[in-house]
Amino acid sequence: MTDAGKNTNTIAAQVTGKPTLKTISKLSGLAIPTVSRALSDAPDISEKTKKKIREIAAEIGYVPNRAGVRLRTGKTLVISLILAPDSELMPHTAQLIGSIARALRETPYHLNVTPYLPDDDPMKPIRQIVENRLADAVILNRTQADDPRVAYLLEKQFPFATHGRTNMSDRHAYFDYDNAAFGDFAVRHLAARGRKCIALLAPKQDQLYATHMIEGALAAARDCGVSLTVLDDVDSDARIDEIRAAIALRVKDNPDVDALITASGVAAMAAAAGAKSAGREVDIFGKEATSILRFCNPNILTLREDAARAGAFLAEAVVAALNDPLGAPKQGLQVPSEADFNLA
Amino acid sequence: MTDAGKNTNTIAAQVTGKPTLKTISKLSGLAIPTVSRALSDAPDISEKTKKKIREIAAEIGYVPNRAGVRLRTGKTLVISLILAPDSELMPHTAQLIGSIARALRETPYHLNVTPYLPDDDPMKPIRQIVENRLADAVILNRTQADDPRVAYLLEKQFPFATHGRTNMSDRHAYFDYDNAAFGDFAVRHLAARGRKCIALLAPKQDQLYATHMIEGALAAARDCGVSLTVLDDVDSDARIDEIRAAIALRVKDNPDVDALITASGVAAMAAAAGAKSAGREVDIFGKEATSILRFCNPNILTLREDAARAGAFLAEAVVAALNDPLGAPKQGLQVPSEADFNLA
DNA sequence: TCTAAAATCTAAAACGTTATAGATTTTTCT
DNA sequence: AGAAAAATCTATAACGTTTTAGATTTTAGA
Repeated sequence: MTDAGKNTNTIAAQVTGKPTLKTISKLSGLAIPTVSRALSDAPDISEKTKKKIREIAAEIGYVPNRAGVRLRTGKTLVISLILAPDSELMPHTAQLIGSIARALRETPYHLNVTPYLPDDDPMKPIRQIVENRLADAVILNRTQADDPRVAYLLEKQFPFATHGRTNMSDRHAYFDYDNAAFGDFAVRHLAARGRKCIALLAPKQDQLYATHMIEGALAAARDCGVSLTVLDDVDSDARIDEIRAAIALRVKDNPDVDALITASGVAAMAAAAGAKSAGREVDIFGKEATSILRFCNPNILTLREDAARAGAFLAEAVVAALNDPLGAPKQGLQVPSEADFNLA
Repeated sequence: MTDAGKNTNTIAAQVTGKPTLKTISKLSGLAIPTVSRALSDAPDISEKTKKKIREIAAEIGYVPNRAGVRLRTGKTLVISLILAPDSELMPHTAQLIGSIARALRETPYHLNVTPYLPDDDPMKPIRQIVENRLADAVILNRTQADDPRVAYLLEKQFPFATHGRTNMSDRHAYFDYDNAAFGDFAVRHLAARGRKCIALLAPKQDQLYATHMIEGALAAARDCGVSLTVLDDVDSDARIDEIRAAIALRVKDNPDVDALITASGVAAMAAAAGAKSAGREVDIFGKEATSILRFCNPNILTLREDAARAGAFLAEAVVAALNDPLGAPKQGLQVPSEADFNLA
C-alpha cells in the first residue's frame, strides 16, 4: 500500500513542461479524475486526499488548461463587451473597459472586446456570439430604450448585463446613471444660482436616459418655479460643430435663456462655445465630467459619471447572472451627489 | 459505391445542434480527417472532394469549434492587449482598442484586454500570459524606452507588437507617432507665427517619445533661430492641477516665454490654464488632439494622433508576426502633416 | 464475525479538432 | 498486362478536462 506515494518527493521538483492533471496524477499516485474532483472540491474525495493534491498543485503551479475545460464543459470562460461605435469616441470608455477587465481578474473569465461599425447591423455580433458560443455572456453599452439586442438575448436566455437601462430592464442586470436625479440636481443647482430660464439639450434618438433626465428636470423646474425648455430639435449626440451652431441659434432666438443643461461633456463644451459665439453669458451644466472640462469655461458645471464603478458593477452583475441564471438580476444606479459635483 | 452520398440531401436540411466535422462527415460520407483536411485545403484531397465538403460546410453554416482547435493545436486564437493604468484615462484609448478589435475581425483572432493597476508589477500579466499560454501574442501600449516587458518577450520569443518604440525596436513590430517630426512641426509653426521663446513640457519618465520630441524641437529651433527651453522639472504626465500650477510658476519666472509645446492634449489644456492664471498670452501647441480641445482656448494648436490607424496597424503587425515569426517585424510611423493639423 | 451501507476511488468515454502513419484506389510506365 | 508510383482517403491517437457508472475499500450495524 506504499506504492502510491513512492516517488512523490523526488519528481515534484523536476516537472517538465506545463503541468496538467496527468502530472499531478503521476506525482500523487492518484487517478486523473480523482485529481480533478479533488481540485473542484467534490464531496466524494477525502479531506486527506484533497489536501495532498492541493499541495502538489500549488507546488508545481498547476493552472487548468482553458481549452480542455472549454471543450469538455462547453463554457468559453469569456465575457464579451459589445462596443458601440459611439463609445469609442467617448472619454470614459477606456476606463469602463479597464474596470470590467480588472473586476474579472477575480473570476475565471476573460474580457474580450467586440466592436461594430456605424454601418454594421448591431445584431450581427450578438448573433454570432450566441450561435457560435464565442462567449458565456455579453455586456452591452449604449443601449436604446427599445433595444432589439436585449429582446434577442432575453429570448435566447443568454446571460448579459447592460450599461444603461432599457424598456425591459426589470428582466436583466444593468448599471445606469440616475438621470432623473441628474436633471433634478442640475435644475436645482442652477435655480439656486439665480437662473430662471433653463434650456435642456436632449439627444434625438430613442434613448431612455434622455427621457429620465427630462422628467427629473421638468419636475424640479416646476418645484423651483423656473422655466425649462427642452431643445428636442438639437441632437446632443451630433457632431460638435453642429451642436455649437445650433445652440448659438437657439440662444439668439430666445433671449431669456440663462442656463443650459446637456447630456454629455462634449455637448457642454459645444454649448458653451455656441453661447459664447452668440455673445451670451449662460451657465452650462453637463453630465459626464472630464478632467479637461473645468479649464474650458468658467461656467461649466458637471456631475461625474463614475465609469470605474460602472465597470466593476457590470462585471459582478454578469458573473452573478452566470452563477445563478434564475436569480434576480443585479441592478445598480449611480445617484448623483454633491460628492460628484465638478469632479473629474 | 453509391452508399457515400446516399442520404446527403435529405439530412442536410435537418441538422440538429451546432454542426461539427462529424456532421459534415456523416453528410458527405467521408471520414472526419478528410473533412478537416479538405477545409484546410490540404494537398492530398481531390478538388472534387474539397468542393463537395466546402459546399456542405457552407450550407449548414459550419464554424470550427475554437476549443477543439485550441486543445489540439495549442494556439489560443487570442491576442491580448496589455492596458497600462494611464491609458484608461487617455481619450484615444477606446478608439485604439476598438480599431484593433475591428482589424482582427478579418482574422481568426479575438482581442482580449488585460489591464493592470499602478501598484501592480507590470511584468505579472505578461508572465501569466506567456507561461499559461493565455494568448498567442500581446500588444503593449505606453512602452518605456527601456521596457523589461519587451526584453522578456524577446527572450521568450513570444510574438508581440508595441504602441510606441523602445530601445529594442529594431527587433519587434511597433507603431509610433513620429515625435521628432512633431517637435519640428510645432517649433516651425510657432516660429512662423512670430514666436521667439518656446518652452517644451516633457514627461519626466524614461519615455522615448519625449526624447524624440525634444530632439526634433531643438533641431528646428536652431534652424529657425528661436530659443527653446525644455521644462524637464514639470512632469507632463502629472495630475492636471499640478501641471497648471507648475506652468504658471514657470512662465512667471521666465517673462520671455511666448509659446508652449506639450506632449498631450490634457497637458496642453493645463498649460493654457496655467499661463492664463499667470496673466500671460502664449501660444500652446499640444499633441493628441481631442475634439474638445478646440473650444477651450483660442490659442491651442494640435496635431492629431490617429488612434484608429495605430490600432489597425498594430493588429496587422501582430498577426504578421504570428504568421511569419522569422520575417522582418512590421513597423509604422505616423508622420505629422498639415492634414492632421488642428483636427479632432 | 459477517453483511449492508457508506465512503472513497477509478475506468471509460466524451467534447471537436488535427497529425501521423498506413490503407486503398487510381494513374503511369514498361 | 503487370508493377511501380502517385493520388487520395481512412484509422488511430492525442490534446486536457469532466461526467458517469462502476469498482474497491472502509465503516457501521447486528
